[in-house]
Amino acid sequence: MATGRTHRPATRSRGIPEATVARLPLYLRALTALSERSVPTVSSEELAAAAGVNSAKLRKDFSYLGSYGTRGVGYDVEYLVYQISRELGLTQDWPVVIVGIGNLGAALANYGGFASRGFRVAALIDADPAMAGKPVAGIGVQHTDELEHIIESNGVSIGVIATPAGAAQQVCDRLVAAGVTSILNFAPTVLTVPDGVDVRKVDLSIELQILAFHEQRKAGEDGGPDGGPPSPAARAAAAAVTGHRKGPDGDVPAVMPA
Amino acid sequence: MATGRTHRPATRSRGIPEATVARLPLYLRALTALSERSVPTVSSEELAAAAGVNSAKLRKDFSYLGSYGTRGVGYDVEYLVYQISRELGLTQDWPVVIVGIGNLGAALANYGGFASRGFRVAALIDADPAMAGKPVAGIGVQHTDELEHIIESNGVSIGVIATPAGAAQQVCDRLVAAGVTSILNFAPTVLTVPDGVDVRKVDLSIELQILAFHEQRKAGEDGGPDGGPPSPAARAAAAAVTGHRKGPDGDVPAVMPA
DNA sequence: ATGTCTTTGTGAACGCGTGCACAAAGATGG
DNA sequence: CCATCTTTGTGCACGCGTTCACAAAGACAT
Repeated sequence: MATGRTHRPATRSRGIPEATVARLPLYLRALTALSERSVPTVSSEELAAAAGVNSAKLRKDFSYLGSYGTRGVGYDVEYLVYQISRELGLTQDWPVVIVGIGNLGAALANYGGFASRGFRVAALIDADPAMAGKPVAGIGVQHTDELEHIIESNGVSIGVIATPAGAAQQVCDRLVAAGVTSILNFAPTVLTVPDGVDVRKVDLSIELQILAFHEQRKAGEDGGPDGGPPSPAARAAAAAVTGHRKGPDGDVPAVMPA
Repeated sequence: MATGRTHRPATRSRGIPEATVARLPLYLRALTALSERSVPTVSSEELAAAAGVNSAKLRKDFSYLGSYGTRGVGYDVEYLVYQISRELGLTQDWPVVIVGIGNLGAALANYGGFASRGFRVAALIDADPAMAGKPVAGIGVQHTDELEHIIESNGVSIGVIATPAGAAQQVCDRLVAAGVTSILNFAPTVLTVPDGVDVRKVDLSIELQILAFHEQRKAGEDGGPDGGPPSPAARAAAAAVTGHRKGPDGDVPAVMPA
């Protein structure tokens, strides 16, 4: 999981647990696939398998939305697609701005899944004047100076930050001040936001490190230095390690300076 | 969160809770920043603030690693950087392959944070023969035919999938068969893997949908159709909604066909 | 050496999320 | 109309994760 909710003690919005909300998009995707294959109904067992979850969990998740199933039959695919879409707020259009059009920002702008679910890229914003006007994914890049104007005139409430880490907080502050209340952060930094603003982060580096941890475990303890209590001598080695790391990249660049 | 662990009932590896493991990279980043500013020690309160977590949680997290702090003083920054790095397995080099060099794959290949933490891009792999040999981020793209050979000869155990959704499972199977035991999946699909293989997924679309849910809630119930029990009439509208969606993009393309 | 002050490490309580297991509900066939 | 069979919806128990609150530990000054 690359993600992770940020802040906010797992508030239960309208009785729907946060964990359930996080799974709804998964169900929706599986249901959409079924819908395209013109499958009329699906059982909790089948749908759960398609979404990669436990069937009991799925049923409980759906129970928070209401009783949309028919016992002995299953769930009406089309109907469920509509209900989940509505619950997630996907029946309306969400204008989104992407700030920081480097490699990653450009990739996001080209992302097909963006438009497919009610999300519309309203603008691409970058701090580099040389980028201004350049078309990326068919949309002209605009300069950061325009940020507030763009947000307000388009009624944007969701912002995507794909800038280098150093610029992220500053961009975040401007987005929030301009009226953005939901932020998807790709920069490797902890963003500080006022109450009422949601931040979700996607951090490639963190995901890899988590995988590395499990990978190391799988490889067995044999390769490691010592499995017991850490030797005091290790303290000396510490300086050397970080000394090496003090090189040019200190976690700073997200993907490419915008 | 883009993230999300997949499968596996939160196994507690070596007594370290999964939730703690997921936060270690966060602490490590904050500590590295402190290290670069030559800060010798840090209190749990300060570090927690920098990492965006509760100080009690941080202390408990560290307690799983051992007693590395000094009461009345705090934690030795360099020492802690070393300990966490070691715990996460970052003191060794992890060769990684990226499969699917579209927009996203290229962005990942250029990602600076990759190399900075012991991860080394061993190879870029793409199914498009026209891509073969083309340098991306200074590395020549190799054809999918070479996949097994690359994995085995480089001892790769971590693979990154950035292909379209349709190709993901197939690529995954080949990676696993070749010896990869940890996968970071960017394709919007549920991957099925044998036991012993870890999968973490990063799904932009899901993150946005979660944000949209909260955004809708913040906007208030007033804008919605009806807050009460769903009208049976809605069932009729359902067909129309999914009918529209049945267009060209059905969630399929990740970022760009490789 | 002794007292004070800071900060860690952790026992305990609480709440959320998960999974089991089953009763209720409805479809289906005779 | 009744019996049977399938599948939902959920009460309940359990375990993980979070947070509080405080005792233990060490630094530091006198």
